[in-house]
Amino acid sequence: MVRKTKQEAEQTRQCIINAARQVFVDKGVSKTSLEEIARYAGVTRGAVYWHFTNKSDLLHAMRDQVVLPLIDRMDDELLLNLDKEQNPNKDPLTRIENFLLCSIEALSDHQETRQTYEIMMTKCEYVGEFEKVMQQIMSNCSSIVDKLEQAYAKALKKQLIKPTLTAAQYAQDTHLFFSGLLHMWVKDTDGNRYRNQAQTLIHTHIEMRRK
Amino acid sequence: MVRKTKQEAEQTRQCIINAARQVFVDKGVSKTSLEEIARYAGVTRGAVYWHFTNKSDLLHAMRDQVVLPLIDRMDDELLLNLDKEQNPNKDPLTRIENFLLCSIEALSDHQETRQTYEIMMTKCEYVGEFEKVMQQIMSNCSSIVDKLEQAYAKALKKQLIKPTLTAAQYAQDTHLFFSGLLHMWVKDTDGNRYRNQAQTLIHTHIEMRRK
DNA sequence: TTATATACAAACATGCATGTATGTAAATAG
DNA sequence: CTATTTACATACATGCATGTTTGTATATAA
Repeated sequence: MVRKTKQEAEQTRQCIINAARQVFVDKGVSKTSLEEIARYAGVTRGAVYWHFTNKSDLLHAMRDQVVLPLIDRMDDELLLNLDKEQNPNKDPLTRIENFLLCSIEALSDHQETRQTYEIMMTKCEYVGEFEKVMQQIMSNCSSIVDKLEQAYAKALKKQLIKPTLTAAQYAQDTHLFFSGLLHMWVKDTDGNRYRNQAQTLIHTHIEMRRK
Repeated sequence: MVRKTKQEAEQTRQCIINAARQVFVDKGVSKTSLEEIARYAGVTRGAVYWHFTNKSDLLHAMRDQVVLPLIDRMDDELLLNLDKEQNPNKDPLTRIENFLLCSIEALSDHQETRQTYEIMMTKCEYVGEFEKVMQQIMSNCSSIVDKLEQAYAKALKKQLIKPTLTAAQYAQDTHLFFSGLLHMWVKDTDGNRYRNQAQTLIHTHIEMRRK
C-alpha cells in the first residue's frame, strides 16, 4: 500500500472523525461498529485503530474538537472587556443575550457542532470511562454560571434589573433556561417548536429581567 | 420446574423490570445484556424473553411505568380546580411553583423514578425504534407548555405579573427553566450543585415574575 | 377430570464486534 | 543512501449477546 505523508495522515484522521459523526448520528454510538465507521470513511479498521485506541477515544476526540473551541469563545463573548466602558456593547444584559444567541448560532451554522451535540445529548451513554465527561460538563456549567453572575453583577450596578434578587440568582435562572433551551433546540429536529423561535425565546428571557 | 401462578408471574415481571433498572443505571442500556438482567433478577433469559420481546420492549415498559403516572399527576397539580375560587391554592403562581416542586419531589422521593430518569437522560440512546420516544417527550413538553400557559393566563388576569409579556412567553420560559432544572438535577448525582437547592431555584424563578 | 395454555429453564444456532498481530511500501531521519 | 518509522491493510483469534427452539411441570379452564 501507498504510505501517506504526515499531512495526508492527518486528513485521514479527520476523515474518520467526520465519518464517525455521521454514523453516530444515524445509529447511535454503541450500535455503530468501527468497521462501519471505517467503511464510511473509505479506510479499514486498521486506520481507525492506528489513530484512536478505541471507540471511546474516538468519541472523546470528536467532542473535544467541538466543545473546547466553544468554551474559549464563551469567555470572549461574556467577559472580555466587560469592565471597559468604551466597548461597543456596554449593556451587560445585551451582552448576556448576545452570548446566548451566539451559542445557538453556533449550533445552527455549523453542522459538525450541531451533530456532535445531538450525539452527546441523545445518542450516547455516559457510563464507565465516559462518566468523567459528565463531570466535565457539570464543572463547565459551573463556570458558565460564574461568568453569568459577573455579568449580572454589572447589570445590578447599572440598575438595569430589580435589586430584589442577587446576581447569583439571576445567573442560575438564566443558566437553567439556557440549558433547557440547548436540549430542546437539539432535540427539536423538525425545528417547529424551538429551533425557529430560539431568538425570540432568548430575547424574552432577557427582557423579562429589565426594570 | 414449578410453574408460577398469574400473580407470581406478574411478580417475576416486575422483578425483571427492577433488575433492569439497576443494571441499566450501572452499565448503561446497550452494554447490559439480557443475561445480566436475568441473573440480577434471579431468573434466566427465558423468563425475560417470555415477558418482553427484547431489550427495547423492556425499556419501554420501564419508562411507561414511571412516566405515565407522572403525566396524569401533572394535570391535577396544574389545572384541576384552576377556575374554582374556593380551592386552597387560589394563587396560580403558587400553583405553578407547586407543580415544579412536586415534580422534583417525585424524583427525590422515589428511587425508581429518579433512576428511570437518569437512564432516559444519560444511559440510553434514542435511535432506531427508540427515536419515537423522543417524539413522545417533545409532544409531552408541548402539553406542559400549554398547561403552564393556562395558569399564567390566570395570573395575568389577577394582575400578579407584568402584562408586558404574554402568558405564552412566561410559559415557554418557565418550561425551559424546568427542563434545564430536571436535566441538571438528574445529572448532579453528588447533589452539591442543584439537588440541594432545587426548591430555592424554583422559588426564585417564580418570585422573579411577581409584580 | 382432562386438555390445554402458561411460565418459565435449558439448549442450540448464529453473527458480529472487538482487539491484536502481522505484513508492507513508502516517507522520513540521519 | 540506508535504516528506521510511519500509516495503514489484512488476517487471525476470541467472546459475547441475541434470538429461537425445545422441554416440562403445573395452573387453569371447561
